[in-house]
Amino acid sequence: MPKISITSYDVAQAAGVSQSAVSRAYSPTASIADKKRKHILKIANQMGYRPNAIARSMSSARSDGRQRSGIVGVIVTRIQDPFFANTIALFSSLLQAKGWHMLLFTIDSPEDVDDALHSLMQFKIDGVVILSAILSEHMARTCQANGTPVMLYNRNASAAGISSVQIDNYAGGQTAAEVLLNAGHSRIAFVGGIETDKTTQERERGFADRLAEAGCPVVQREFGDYTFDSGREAAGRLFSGRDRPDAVFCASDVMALGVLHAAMQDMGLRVPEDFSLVGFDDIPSAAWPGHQLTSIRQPIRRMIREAVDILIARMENPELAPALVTYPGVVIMRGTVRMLSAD
Amino acid sequence: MPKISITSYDVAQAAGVSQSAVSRAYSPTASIADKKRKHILKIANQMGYRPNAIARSMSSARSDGRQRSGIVGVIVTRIQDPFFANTIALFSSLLQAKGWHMLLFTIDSPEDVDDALHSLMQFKIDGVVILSAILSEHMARTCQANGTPVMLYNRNASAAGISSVQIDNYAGGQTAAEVLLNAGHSRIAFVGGIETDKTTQERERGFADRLAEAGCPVVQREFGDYTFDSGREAAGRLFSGRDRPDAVFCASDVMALGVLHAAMQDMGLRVPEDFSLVGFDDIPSAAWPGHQLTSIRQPIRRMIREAVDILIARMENPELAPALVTYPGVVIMRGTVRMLSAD
DNA sequence: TTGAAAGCGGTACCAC
DNA sequence: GTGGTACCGCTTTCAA
Repeated sequence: MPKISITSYDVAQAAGVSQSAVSRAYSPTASIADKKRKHILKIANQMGYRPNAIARSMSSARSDGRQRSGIVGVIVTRIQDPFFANTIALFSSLLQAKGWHMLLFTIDSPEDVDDALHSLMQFKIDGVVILSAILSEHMARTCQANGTPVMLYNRNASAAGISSVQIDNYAGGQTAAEVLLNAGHSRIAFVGGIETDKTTQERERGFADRLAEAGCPVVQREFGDYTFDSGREAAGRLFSGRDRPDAVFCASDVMALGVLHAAMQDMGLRVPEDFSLVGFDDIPSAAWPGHQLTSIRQPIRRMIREAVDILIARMENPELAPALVTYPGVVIMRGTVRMLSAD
Repeated sequence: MPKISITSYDVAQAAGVSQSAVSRAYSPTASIADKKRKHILKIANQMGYRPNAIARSMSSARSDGRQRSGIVGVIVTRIQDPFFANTIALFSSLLQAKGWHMLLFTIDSPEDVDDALHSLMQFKIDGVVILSAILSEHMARTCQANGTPVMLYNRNASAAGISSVQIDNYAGGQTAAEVLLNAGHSRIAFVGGIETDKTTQERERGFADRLAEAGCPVVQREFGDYTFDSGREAAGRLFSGRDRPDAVFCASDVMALGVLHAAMQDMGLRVPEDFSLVGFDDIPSAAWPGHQLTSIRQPIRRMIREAVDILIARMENPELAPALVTYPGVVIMRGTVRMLSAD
C-alpha cells in the first residue's frame, strides 16, 4: 500500500508544535506568531502537506448550518453546442480566478435539472449556476431554505430568491425584424430551435410582433434543435417551395450557418442576393470571411462576469437579495443582409 | 437564519432508529433488515434527506489512507478551442454516466498543471484527467505515492505509473503527406500550432519524414497557435510570395479552416484548384458543405470512452497497471484535395 | 440484525 | 499567542 497522505498532525509533530498551530498557520486571520507560522509553513511545504479541503469544509460546518466547500456547481444542457462550451469555458476561468472550484454536471434534458441539483447538493456546494434551464418551484425553495444561491444564466428567474442574467430575447427578435425590414424585405421567415424552448419562443415573439407592426407577418416558420444540421434541413424546407422567402431570421448562429451553407452549397443560392440572413449569438465563426453572418450579439464576456460577480457576492453574503439582470443584444452588421442602394 | 440541512441523525430520530441504521440503509452491502431499510428510506425521502457526500468521503477514509470522494479532476488547457470544449463535454457525460463527478480546472499554460493538480488534490479526488499537457516527474511520483491514477489524454505518458490515450500524431502526419503526394503535389507547405508543442512537432515530423522519403521536402513552414485567426494569418504568409505552395497540411482543422476562408475570401483562391488542403482532427465544421475539408480524423468518442474506462478501472482497483493506448487517425477524404483525373 | 462508539482531518472555542 | 478539546456528518468496527 502506498504511503498515505500527510495530515496536519504529521506536520505538527515534525514541527514540534500542536496540531491547532498548524491549522492556524493556514488561516490568515488566526492569531499566531509570525515566526511560528513561517516555521510551520516551511516544514509543511517540505513535507508536501496540503490541507484537506474535504475535512476543512466538514469541520467548518458552522452553527448556521452552512458548510463552505469552495465549490460551485454548474449544470448545463447542450454542452456540445459550441456556444455553450464557450460559456462554460468562461465560467470556469472566472470562477477559478476568484478562488472557486467548479463541479460540472451535464444533463440531456432540461427536466433533469432537479435531479442534477440534488446530486450536486450532496457535495454541499456553495452555489450553483444553471445554464439554459429552469428549476422547479420546489427545488428553488429547497435551495433558498438551505441558503444555496442560484444563478440562472440565460433564463428568467421564475421563482423567488433566484438570480438571473440573460439576454433580452424579445428585444433581440425585434431588432432582427427591424434589420430585415429596413433592408426592404417582405417575405420573411423564421427558423427556431426547439419550439417549446423559452428562448426560441421569446425571440420569435419579438420578431413576429415587430413584423406584424409593420404589416409584414412571418411567411414561414421552421424549427430545428439548435444544431447545424437542423439549420441545414430547415433550409431545405424553406427554399424548396415556389414562393421562397427573401429573408430569414434564425434563433441561433449555429442554425443560421446551417442555413447559409445549405443554401449556398446544396442549393446554389447567393446571400444576400437571393435572400438575407440574420442569426443570433454572434459566435466566433459568424465572423469568418466566408460567412460574414449578420447577427444579434450577446455580450457574453460581460454577462458571464456579471453572473459570476452576483453569485459570488451572494455566496459570501447570503443576506444579499438576488439580482435580475437583462442585457440588450446588439446587432452586428455583416454581409448576409442586403443593402438598399438608395434610401 | 435558514433551516440547516437534514442529517442522518434527524432521520434516525424521526424513524425511531439509530443513526447507524440510517447509514446502513444507504449502503447496499450493509446488513440491515429489508423492512427496516424501506421504512428508513421512506421517511428520509419525505424529509428530503440526502447523505452528505463530503462527510461520507471524510469518514470513509480507510486504513489504506485513501478517501473516496467520487470526484474526478479534469485539467484542461485551451478550453475555448472547440475541439477541446467538445472533448470536455464527452468526458463529462461519460464520467457522469458511470456515477462520477467532475471537478473542472482550467489552466492558461501547460506549465500550470502541477499547481492545478495540487489544488485539485486538496479535494481528495479519486483520479485525474489531464488534457494536452504533461505533469512533472515530481508530481507524477506524488500521484503514484498517494494512489491517484492519472490519465494523460492527448499526450505521451512521460512518467511511470501514468496512463495515456492519444492519437498517433506521427502516423497522422505521414498519412497527410501521402494524401498530398498521391494527389501529385510537389510544392507542399506545413502549418503548425505552437512550435514548441509536442503535438505539432510530431505531426510535422511524420509529415516531413514521409515527404522527404518521396524526395519532396516541405517548401514552407508556418506556425500559429491553433486558432482560426492564426490560420488565417498563416495563409497570408503562405500565398503572398511568388512561388506559392500547391498544397498545405495544417496541424489542426481550426487552423485549416482559417487558411481555407482566408484563401477563398480574402485572396480569391480556389480549393482544390489552386491548392489542396488537409487538416487534422475532423471537427464537425470540417464537414460543412461550404468547407468539405479533407482531414485526419481522431476517433474521439472511442478514445474518450477508453480513457474513461481505463481511469475508472484504476480508481476502483489501484493495483491495476497503467495503460498506454495509441489510436491511429483515419483520413477522411472530402473536397479540399484535388483528384488526379487519370492514374 | 442492531445500537454504541471510535474515528476521518480539520476548525474554532476554551482556558491558560 | 498557545495547546487542549469538542465537534462537523458520516462509515465502520465492536458487542450485544
